[in-house]
Amino acid sequence: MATMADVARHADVSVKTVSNVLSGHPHVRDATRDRVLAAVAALGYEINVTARIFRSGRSGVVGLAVPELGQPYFGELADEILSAARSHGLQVLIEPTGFTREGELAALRVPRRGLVDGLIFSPAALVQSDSHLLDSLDYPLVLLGEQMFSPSVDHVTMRNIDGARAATDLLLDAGRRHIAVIGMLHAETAGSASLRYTGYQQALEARGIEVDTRLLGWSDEAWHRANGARAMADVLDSGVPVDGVVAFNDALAIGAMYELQSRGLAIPQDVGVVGFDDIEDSRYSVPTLTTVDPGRREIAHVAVDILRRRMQERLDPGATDRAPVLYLAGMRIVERESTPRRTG
Amino acid sequence: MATMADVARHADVSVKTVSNVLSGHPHVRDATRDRVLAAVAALGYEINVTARIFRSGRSGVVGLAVPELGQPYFGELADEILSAARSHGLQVLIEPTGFTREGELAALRVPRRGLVDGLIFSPAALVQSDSHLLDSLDYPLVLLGEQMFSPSVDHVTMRNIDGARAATDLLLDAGRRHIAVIGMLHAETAGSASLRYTGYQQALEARGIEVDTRLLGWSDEAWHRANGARAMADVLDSGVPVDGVVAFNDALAIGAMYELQSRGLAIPQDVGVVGFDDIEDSRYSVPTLTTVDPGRREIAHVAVDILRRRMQERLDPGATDRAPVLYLAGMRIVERESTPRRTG
DNA sequence: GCGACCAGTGTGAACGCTCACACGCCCGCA
DNA sequence: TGCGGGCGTGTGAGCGTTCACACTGGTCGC
Repeated sequence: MATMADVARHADVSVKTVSNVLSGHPHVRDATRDRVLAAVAALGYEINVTARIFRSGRSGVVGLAVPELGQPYFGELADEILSAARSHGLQVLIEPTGFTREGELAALRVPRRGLVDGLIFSPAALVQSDSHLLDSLDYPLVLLGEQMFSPSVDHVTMRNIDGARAATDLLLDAGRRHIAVIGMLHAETAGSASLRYTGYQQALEARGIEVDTRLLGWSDEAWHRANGARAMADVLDSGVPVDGVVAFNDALAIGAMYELQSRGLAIPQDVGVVGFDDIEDSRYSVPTLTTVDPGRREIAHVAVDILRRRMQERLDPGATDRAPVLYLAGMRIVERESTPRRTG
Repeated sequence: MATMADVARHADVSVKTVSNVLSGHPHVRDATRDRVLAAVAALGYEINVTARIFRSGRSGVVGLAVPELGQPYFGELADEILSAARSHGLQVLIEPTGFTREGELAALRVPRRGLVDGLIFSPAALVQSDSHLLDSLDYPLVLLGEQMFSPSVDHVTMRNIDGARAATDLLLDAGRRHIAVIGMLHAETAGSASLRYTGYQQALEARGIEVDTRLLGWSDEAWHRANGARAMADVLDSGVPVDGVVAFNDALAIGAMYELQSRGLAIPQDVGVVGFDDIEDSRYSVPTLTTVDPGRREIAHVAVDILRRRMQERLDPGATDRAPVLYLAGMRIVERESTPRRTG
């Protein structure tokens, strides 16, 4: 297989010039560039990526550690990150952590001296007290998700409180006053469930409405459709009137909608339903689901951008490291059929 | 940062010996190995992966080209492949092709001289006439999915015909005689839709039952829930009696179930429903969905194994390339609540 | 007791590229 | 005319590892 030296010989230039042309060095005469490219084409030369990585110390590969791709939210997030990365010529190595602590620790180890320039990490099993693990890492790292770890690490997160509050407000604006919550967790203290619940609380409080605990639908960590149906059933069975539902994710919402409809309740006429995440499913449910778009696309793009900037910083020695970023993606309600039009 | 030479000096051996120890070469005396490992620990040495890749020509990374991770089937497939690869110490670089021809062609180009040792490729946009593109590739390639391309390439596929036939038989065995099909495609000729339809046909034929075209529910390529509901509605609106449904994937089945239930039909008492793919959703739908498990897990593991074998073959020059493999994964019906018990 | 053989280790040469540096050349300005 | 500076290109030195091969010393068979 042809090497750079072969191309250089063929184009009658030095190896360095070939390298310059191929890595986009600006100061190459057009005629020279053309000669080199012609030689490349003639020999069917393709650059040896591994040699370039080895010598330059940069692989152009970033790691992505997420719990599980089978979950639509993470699958779609991965798609976004892959496309953002690709638009900058970066490849992505995905490391599923399986919701386990060991998996997440392993993902943190991978990049060391490896073929990965940086890591985008969506933690699910690490807890606050693991913060220190993130401080001593010698590679660029961007954290995704709602939990705040070490303040010395860049975070790109979503507006959980605002999102849940907006979802609740949407129903309140339409005159709904008996709004159930689907997806309450017993165990968690700082994750998305409690933050989203806080948003719900704030919305009610702002209107002087008391939280009715009978409206709280509990689930376990697996926010699946069946749990949504079950929690919805529990709430309805308590006899409390319900005219709205805020579900902590879309799968729960779809399950809740099933339960409501199987009891003859009309959506949105009798009960309005709002989900969270804006996964593809919510566009295809019946009725289609109003949901909170947490800015997944934005999160992906910003995370990749921040990571790129950090990767850049470690290259030019002049650049002083900027302070850690805490970026909150723009949240947005996507109104579909499952909620009534606002009445003001 | 420490290099192998530092370790060698510290352990008082040659660089080669350190290399031997670190790459698991068997002929190293225990005492020597211990000394080397002690030196490694003392210096906090970690091997430079990129140098190793460069020199050895192997990266330990395999590519995975799938249309889209956001689709549960592919997300779950990717999880399986990642875990299979990881159990052999391989990393996976995912290349989403976005259901486009260009995306798929790009994915085929990536591994050339790159940091990927081989490719697992699930084509969705390439057609039969693109076969020749796959013949001239100079890296190990395993194709996934139902379509047969070049006979010179390894394929790991699912039993589409058998699966659909078994799904249909399940309903026939329970005495159902008016079985609708959800997911018929106008455009396609050799893909999973037509193969699955063939299975349906065969099952009816074996019992001497004519296909009633009013029972065929048409969709576009996007096998989403809403299309399932729509196709189901079309069939029901035609006035034909229906006591069973074979849907070409689980999302379609869930949509169909919604439509049936909203018309007051009980599942499985009035209508039995079978899906295809066994995605996580089918375990959480209401009722839970009987479906065809196409052997996704097996497909993933076998694909990785075949790829590893091919990667091995190109290393030891002695090995003659084995003939291309066509592997059909074991298909299996997963009976859940949406189908009646067989009456024999 | 001699050579064949093999485990165990060392030597030196790549692998193909990028990087720091050097050098010539041309342009513009004094 | 002289000179500085930047553009365009070349030179040579590695980057850290693995690989082919060479070597040593002991074991085994006859």
